[in-house]
Amino acid sequence: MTSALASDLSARSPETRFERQLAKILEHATAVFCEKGYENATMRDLSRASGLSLAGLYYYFESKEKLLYLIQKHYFTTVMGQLSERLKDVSDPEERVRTFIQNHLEYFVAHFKAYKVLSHEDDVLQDELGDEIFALKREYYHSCAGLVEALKREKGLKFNSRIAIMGLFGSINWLHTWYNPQVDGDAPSLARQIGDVFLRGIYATSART
Amino acid sequence: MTSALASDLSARSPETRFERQLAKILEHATAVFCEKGYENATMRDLSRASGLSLAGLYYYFESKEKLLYLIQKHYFTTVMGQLSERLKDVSDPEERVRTFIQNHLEYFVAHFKAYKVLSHEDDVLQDELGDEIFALKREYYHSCAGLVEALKREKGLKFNSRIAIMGLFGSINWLHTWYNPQVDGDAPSLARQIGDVFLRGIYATSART
DNA sequence: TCATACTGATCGAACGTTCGTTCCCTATTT
DNA sequence: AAATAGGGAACGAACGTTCGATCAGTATGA
Repeated sequence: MTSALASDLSARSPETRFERQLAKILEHATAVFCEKGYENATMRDLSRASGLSLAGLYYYFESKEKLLYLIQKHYFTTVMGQLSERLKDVSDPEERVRTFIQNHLEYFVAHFKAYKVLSHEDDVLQDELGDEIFALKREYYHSCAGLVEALKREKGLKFNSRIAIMGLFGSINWLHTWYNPQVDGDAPSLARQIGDVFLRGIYATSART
Repeated sequence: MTSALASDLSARSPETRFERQLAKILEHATAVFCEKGYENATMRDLSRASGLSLAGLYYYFESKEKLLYLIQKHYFTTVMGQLSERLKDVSDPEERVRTFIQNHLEYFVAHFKAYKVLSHEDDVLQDELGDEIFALKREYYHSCAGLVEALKREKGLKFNSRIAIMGLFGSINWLHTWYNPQVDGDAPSLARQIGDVFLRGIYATSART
């Protein structure tokens, strides 16, 4: 049960004490938001979970909303960065789509609490903060769409891209409601099976409007 | 923009005034919960939307939680009843799976606000109320699983049923985040395309654990 | 027929609680 | 000594809910 944020942000030494402590707070907050939901989680819950006083928390961020923003931004940015890294080594279009699926599943199975927060607290953030997170999500969607379009072009397939891709996103984003590692196996196995259904599905379909 | 609940419960004459008024309140509440989310929607919002005073609302139900329960129970029960009706006329296993998908999409495109409330306010209800809704959801899942298993048996297919079915549920439950009737077409067209991908997907896959 | 009694439906006003946030003060570190 | 980090106590606002009162109907009894 090692901490993702802590290992990302606090385990390495050159970081400041402030950043390390903030990372710990964000990690605890992620767990609380996951368990109770953003709206139902109170600042007093976060205080208890992080071992800081209520007032002490506000030394690290300016509002509960901003805290959620920091969490969402961190995980979205990280999973996208990891995807870019992985895609560097893959050139086959089908394999690139599989890499997307596998990266998504591996990352979010490894950070399952954060994954639930990102999925469930999808439209809580408003205004500038919300816009910024929305832009990240759109970028992530488009990176997937680009991979599918490339495959479609290479194989000369005909299908409605938007519906197919949204269907795929549905499959991999719905995981948080049912996934149980002991029943459903690890992330690579899951990614292969979901990838199989999706790829066979689009290979064989024909276009209609 | 005719009202589902009102046409279900209040348009016909033999119903009592109480039931008609409750149905209207439930319908307004569904719209408010859809727009603001259950936690963020206040009893004062519901009062404003339904044109009743805050206190007047409590003549019709005993708590905000119970109100959400009434909404969820109504829509789950109705979609399941409609599915049973439709399946009576269909015997071919593949066509029965397609009927499930089409029924689900048609019903929830027609009751889109309710659909968003059911999908998003998934785990809000607790204790007895939550158990009852959970049982309905499980029944709905099993009715789909039965159809897929029958098809699998008939065609001698090999794939992990749980993962395939959950993938399908993901595809059709994620709709609420992206579906736009003017871009994505009507429910039958959508159902056919999603059904195509899913069915071709499971026809061609082979089993592995 | 007309006063009386009762019911269903609705209201304004308030209740106690909990929320996110802030003020001001004290430790701790540098 | 100055800057950084944290805490105790309280704030106003908003929440879900409840209370007692009201008012339009309707049935009853003389």
